[in-house]
Amino acid sequence: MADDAPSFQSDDVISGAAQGRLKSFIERIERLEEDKAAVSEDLKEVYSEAKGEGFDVKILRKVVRIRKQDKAKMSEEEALIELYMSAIEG
Amino acid sequence: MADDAPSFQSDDVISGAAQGRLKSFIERIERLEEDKAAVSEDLKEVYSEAKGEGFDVKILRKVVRIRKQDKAKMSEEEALIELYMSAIEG
Amino acid sequence: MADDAPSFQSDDVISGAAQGRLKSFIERIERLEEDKAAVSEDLKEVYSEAKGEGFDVKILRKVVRIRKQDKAKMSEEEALIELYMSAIEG
Amino acid sequence: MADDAPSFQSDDVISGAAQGRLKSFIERIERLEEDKAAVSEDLKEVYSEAKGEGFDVKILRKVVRIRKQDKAKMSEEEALIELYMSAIEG
DNA sequence: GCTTGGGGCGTTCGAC
DNA sequence: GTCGAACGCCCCAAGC
Repeated sequence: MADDAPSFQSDDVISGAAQGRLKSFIERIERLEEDKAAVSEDLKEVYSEAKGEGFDVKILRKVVRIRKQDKAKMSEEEALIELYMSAIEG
Repeated sequence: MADDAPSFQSDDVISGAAQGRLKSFIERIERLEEDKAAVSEDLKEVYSEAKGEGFDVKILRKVVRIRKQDKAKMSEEEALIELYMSAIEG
Repeated sequence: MADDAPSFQSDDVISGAAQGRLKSFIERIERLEEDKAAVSEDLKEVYSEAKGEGFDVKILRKVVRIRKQDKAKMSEEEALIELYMSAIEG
Repeated sequence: MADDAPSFQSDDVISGAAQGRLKSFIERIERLEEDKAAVSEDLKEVYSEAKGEGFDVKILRKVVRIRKQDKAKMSEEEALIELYMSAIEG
């Protein structure tokens, strides 16, 4: 392990500097989790709004899911082509 | 698959306006899901960076989780206090 | 909870009858896990054999995965149609 | 390179024969994966049935896992005994 | 050893 | 409100 990456994984006293970095990491993580929760909340609202306009949420979800699968499949196919290419070049 | 909404096979034809709203909903949902995925990605990066500085990711996650529980608990308690206060004042 | 489904989830003494059923469940599970392990072993052998004939295992796996995605997507689409149908009928 | 292990990793077209073998491999793999999925499904059913009779699934899994470890350990010990035996007899 | 895939677990969402 | 099912998250193990 690099000198600037000491292990704090067990039986260590954490230095003041490490403490500061730890605090910073925790804050960044908690901020991001808040963001994520906010986005999830927005999603729920959109579904709710759609429902309020008469759309079937279940169907909506499935449509989104299928479109997601489409994209995933396309990505996989592109990755496969990449594999083929690299296999040929190798 | 065609971009437009699938046609229903009975006399329930979706109006052009409804079609537009549907499309809008789908787009908003997909945009939000992308956001969510991006945030998740950022989270992974932060954990990865922390790991690179020697912090134990598993422990880090536990700490975040515990702090979250603490906050939830405090909110509950504050709500309860509010309730008592209002009961007294009322 | 139903009378014929008592909870053995904590601080209970297990009756002789329950003991017998438990033993039976464990045996069935272990038998199935053996089967599963055997199938996994067969799979490994097939991949190994394919590799021995010059095929790229990584590509093979990806092809299988993509075909699986195809099927899953088709199933989803069929399910979506079902949903549409039921929505119309409702 | 040996005739029975041609490389498909560079600039060749896959022969009809190779194509046939490839198809065969894919089919065997997919058949085995179906088997595996079926067994997994059976396992789920058994756990579900056990749950219906009041057993705790999580604990059940742990028990199975521990027994598996025990058996592995016994096999190790038996192998060690075999080794000692052969050493003595040799 | 590092990363990628599989399995288990908890949570969340929809159905009844 | 309870139930089961689906989803994402996390851990572990195997492969490169």
